[in-house]
Amino acid sequence: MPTPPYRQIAAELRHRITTGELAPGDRVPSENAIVSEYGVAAETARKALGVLAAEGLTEARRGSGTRVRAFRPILRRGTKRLAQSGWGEGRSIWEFDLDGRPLRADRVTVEPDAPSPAHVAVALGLAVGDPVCIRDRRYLVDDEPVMLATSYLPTALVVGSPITQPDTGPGGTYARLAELGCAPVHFREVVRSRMPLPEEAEALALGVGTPVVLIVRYAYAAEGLPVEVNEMVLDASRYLMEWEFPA
Amino acid sequence: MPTPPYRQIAAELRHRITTGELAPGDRVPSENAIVSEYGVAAETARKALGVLAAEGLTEARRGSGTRVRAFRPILRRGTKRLAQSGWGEGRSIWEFDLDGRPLRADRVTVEPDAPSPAHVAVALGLAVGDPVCIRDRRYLVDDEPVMLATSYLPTALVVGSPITQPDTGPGGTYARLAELGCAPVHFREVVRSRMPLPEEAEALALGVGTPVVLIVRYAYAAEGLPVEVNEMVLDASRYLMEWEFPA
DNA sequence: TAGTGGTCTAGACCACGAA
DNA sequence: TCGTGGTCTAGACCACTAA
Repeated sequence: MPTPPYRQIAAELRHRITTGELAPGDRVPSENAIVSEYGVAAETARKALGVLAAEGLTEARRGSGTRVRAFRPILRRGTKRLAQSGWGEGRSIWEFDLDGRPLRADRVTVEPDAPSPAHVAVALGLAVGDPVCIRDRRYLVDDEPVMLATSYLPTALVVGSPITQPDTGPGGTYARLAELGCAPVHFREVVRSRMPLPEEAEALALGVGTPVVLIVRYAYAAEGLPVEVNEMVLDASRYLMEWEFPA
Repeated sequence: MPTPPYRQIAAELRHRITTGELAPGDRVPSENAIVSEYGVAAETARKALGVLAAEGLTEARRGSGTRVRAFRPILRRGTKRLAQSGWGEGRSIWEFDLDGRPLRADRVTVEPDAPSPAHVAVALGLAVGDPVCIRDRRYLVDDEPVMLATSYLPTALVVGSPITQPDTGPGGTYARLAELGCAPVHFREVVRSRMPLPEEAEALALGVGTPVVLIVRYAYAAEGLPVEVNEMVLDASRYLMEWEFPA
């Protein structure tokens, strides 16, 4: 079982990328170039390039060409409050953009009184179908979509507050929850990663070979009362996530 | 620009998977079945199935068939110490196996006195090339590989201790660091996700369409002294990660 | 308009698994 | 042995981009 040609070609090109011979933005050999250089059929050349694309290393554009992709993430700090200096903050093995640029919200929809899905009801301590307020939006940085988010809050808790409006006002949802006497005091974030569904790929304008990171944040008020479930879908090629905690 | 046939076929099959009509473990229509059912060429049928595989929804095995994949993660608690009851622990929108099964180490190698790579040197507050102890291993659950890990510790700190041996003894590296007067008191974890490199896919026996999660853990002793950098590579289809923190 | 990537076909041969 | 997925070819047509 020798390595098939398309994998050998992919390996050669990958080597040129990982060693930096082909830098981000550089054009990778075209299908035609591979056909003539390696003496293979067009479909075989395509398949070789397809391997790199599926690995997230390259991005093809019809009419233009195939280019090496860059990883230019923004930093998401999970535990902002603990991030005092002294812990080598900012020192990472990866380069990242400072999170100075604002997240702009987009496609904001609010359903103040929707039946709770089963998995949300359990997390919020409700019965399945109990009313919840569902806040849906997309976040953009430099007009490029980077994250989708869907929040669920008990309708019984937030009815009548700006939380049921598209604009929650200064300080956002958590400030309003505090005014309602339910300020979050504890957070739990559960994270996984997978390849995107077509809708997610479309909404985030993901290139092929780009996974998404799913973060589900559970916010608790005093006495362990759950007040919010926030399901986030992040473009994995745009995010670096950080959590800090004591031993 | 109508949707090409192979995408339409993929969408139909995907729908049957996401609705549960095709459950994890079930066989998906074979290439031949798709050819005769949709009246397309074999390569087109292959491409349709390839879409689902790239999305991580299915897994093909030569001679056998293509089956729907399952997501059976194990839970990794980042902040174990904070995990007191009352915060709805264990209540997640995803099912997961309890982390009662032990992680077994595999392919353990130790280099007690290696030159530090640039990115590690910066994080550890060393000069590039200063000696570090590099501990490399693979972790398995039920004899299946789930994570790769590479630790870097300053050689000047750990020379002569069991940390430079394959077996670090009871309590592991952190217990030994404590005995050296450098007990970690603070952790920082930086996370990203991407598609695996071929070596990673091989070492973790990853199916196509399976991303990896990269966690870099920085451990600090008192006064912010960095004592360890641990680069982990997790099979995204086997892990759920959790972090908890106060507001 | 020339070059690029995207889709599709019809046919071939191979490697592997299960019956 | 037969059905499965994996690879490859030679050729065709299309859609898009840039010069």
